[in-house]
Amino acid sequence: MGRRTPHATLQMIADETGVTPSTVSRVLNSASEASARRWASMGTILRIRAAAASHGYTPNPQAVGLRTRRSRLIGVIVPRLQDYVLATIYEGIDEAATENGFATFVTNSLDDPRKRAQATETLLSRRVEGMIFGDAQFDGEFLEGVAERGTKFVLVSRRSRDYPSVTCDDHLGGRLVGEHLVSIGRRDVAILAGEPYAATGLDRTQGAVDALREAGVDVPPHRIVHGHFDAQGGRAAAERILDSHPLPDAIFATNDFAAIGVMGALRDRKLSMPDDVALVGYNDTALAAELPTPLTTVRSPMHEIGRLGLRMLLDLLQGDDVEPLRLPPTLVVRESTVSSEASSEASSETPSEAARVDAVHPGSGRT
Amino acid sequence: MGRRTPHATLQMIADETGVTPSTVSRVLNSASEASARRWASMGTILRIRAAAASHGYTPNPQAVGLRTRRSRLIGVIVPRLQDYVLATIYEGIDEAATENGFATFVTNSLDDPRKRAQATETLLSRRVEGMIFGDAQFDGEFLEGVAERGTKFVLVSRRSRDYPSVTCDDHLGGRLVGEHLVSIGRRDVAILAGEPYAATGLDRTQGAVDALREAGVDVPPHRIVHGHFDAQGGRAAAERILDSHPLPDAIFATNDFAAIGVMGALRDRKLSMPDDVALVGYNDTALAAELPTPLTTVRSPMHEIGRLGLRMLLDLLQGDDVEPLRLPPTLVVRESTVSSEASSEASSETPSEAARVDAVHPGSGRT
DNA sequence: CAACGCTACACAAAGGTTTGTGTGAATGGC
DNA sequence: GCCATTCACACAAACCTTTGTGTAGCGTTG
Repeated sequence: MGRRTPHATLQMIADETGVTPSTVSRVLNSASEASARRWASMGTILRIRAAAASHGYTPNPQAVGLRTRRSRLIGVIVPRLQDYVLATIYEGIDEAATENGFATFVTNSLDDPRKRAQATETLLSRRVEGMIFGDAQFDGEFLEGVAERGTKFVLVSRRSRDYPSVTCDDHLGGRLVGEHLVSIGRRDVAILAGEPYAATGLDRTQGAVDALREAGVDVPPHRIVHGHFDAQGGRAAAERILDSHPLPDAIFATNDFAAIGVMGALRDRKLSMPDDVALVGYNDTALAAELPTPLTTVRSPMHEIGRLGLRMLLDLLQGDDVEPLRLPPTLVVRESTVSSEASSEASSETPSEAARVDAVHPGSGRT
Repeated sequence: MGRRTPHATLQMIADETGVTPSTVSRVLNSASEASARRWASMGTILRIRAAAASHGYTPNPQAVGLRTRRSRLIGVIVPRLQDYVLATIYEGIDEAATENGFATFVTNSLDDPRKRAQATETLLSRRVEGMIFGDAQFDGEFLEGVAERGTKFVLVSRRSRDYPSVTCDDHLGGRLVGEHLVSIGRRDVAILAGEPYAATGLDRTQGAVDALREAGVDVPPHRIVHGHFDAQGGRAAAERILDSHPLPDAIFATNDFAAIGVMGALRDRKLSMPDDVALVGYNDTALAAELPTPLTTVRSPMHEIGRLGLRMLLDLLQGDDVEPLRLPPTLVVRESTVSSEASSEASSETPSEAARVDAVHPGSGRT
């Protein structure tokens, strides 16, 4: 209990129980009592366990790693942890890693190729067993190099080529938005497509465009503008759109934070929501439901993406083959597209939120 | 270059250059050429370096750790990485750690004592050299146990007792808010004080109360309400406040996200900002300036807190004594307290933001 | 020219595990 | 009462570094 010695070792426990470190190791590493009996008598087992417990023994991971050549370490690179979406995905990764006896290192790349490469080197030099990238560029060649070196990795959030990845089905998410906008009678939709190198924004945009086209609504190129996935980027992009005329009657910001920026731009111009312009975000961030005007958005399973990403990497490390995974999103309708009075049919999502329109439209099942 | 063998070792380089691993080690570990000459001839040095470079040699950290008994690993525990503030602080920590050749493990505790204890054990079993806690409970006894075991640690964001910590001077931050509210004529201030166990919210609240009292404005206990530091918590707390009458003419939410929740509650009740109620947040989150109504808030040096927290831990590990550090905050005035027309005197913060009132009032220097 | 001091290395141990193999003693079969 | 198992361990090597100490060969000095 009240130990202040650095750490107990097998040798210490061996001395104390009168056996050799190897026996201690085998006993302590046996999952069941039955399997431990292969290596020691019942009495010895009990004594070893008692001694280990009293010292709070925990194997030295560096020694274990040296011997077994496994570090139980995973490297994670994200564009930026400040970003709620990536932070949530990382939480899922870390949670699953801990459950499986792994630990993770996480760093920002800021979507900068140099930083990304540098961080990868640093992590590899730390002997991580595999990598998770949350910052894949849609058409970048960086990952090719990583793969060639034999490093196992999976992508989360953004997909790229056919590399193993866990993402939201962003194309479907975009479709849901397109269908919703059509259903509320919008015919002139502008889209904030996010960074041009991120599959997330590109797929969401394409999904919306496809759904709108099927409904006879065309989205001309000048209605699609790129920008950063944050409030400032959203505001800037929205200002470019709102300076054109005629004004669109709907804006799909492919990210909730960008949508918040759009709200600011709308207010500056005294445009009302949803009457003048309907606004849709993406990700159903914790903020979306609590904004002054609650935001219609697409819920993506961020936490689950992280968890499954780690599981997929573990499968990969084990030698299994894996298939890219796309999890279905859900549309969450709120007042930024349907004003509370107008929507009598919308069922409330949870009893506690009965005051607001919060209707969930599940993905239609297709992928 | 095109290697796919796991990793080069000293032995491989030694074989290749015809010396022993020990010589390779000494040469490679010598910072300067001059000091390397202590161990080998110039020719040997060059051959060793060339071989190491061609193999992309990087020392095995587990072997190094085993031998030197230093892991160059730091454990970080935060309430929740999803929280923008803690994510930003962690970015600072990780940045400084990388610069100093350390790597960090970070986990959420969700402010749950059991998770905190568990996470600490896990990190210690990973042989971290020190810990950084971002989730200290103001009057908790958990840290006492950690200190007794001889584990070095520093606190960030929240302080507790006299443990080494790097925080924002939250009391001063609260004062700035109190003084500002008085200066715009508000006399009935409600405060969302956040979690009752977090020094951050407590200090901010106390600072505001002190400044207001000095100006002759009393803040009665029922005007101070606790709740979670997020939008939902802010909305809930605001609703409690706004159900009372008379209504306050100002609300100080000790966190920007809570302030966003307050905005929703205000809108629900058709209350205007800043006319009916002036609203102030805390932290100057990236969102604050971009909200439909830009938020007056207190800028805290989150990134710097992280960086300095890590440096302080390094000092501690080196055996130095350290003093708790409180970094000064700055008030940022925006339209949630001063409408754009009303403020002709307010100077704009940056040229690019000239459209909005963005006046910065530096901390008055006192601590 | 003997003694000495460098130079440029080599040797060996240690750090804590895991794991393949070896072994004396007790047990069982006949 | 003898041989073959089985039990309950011990022994030793290997994983990769770092670091204290040893040493052969050479040049210098007086």
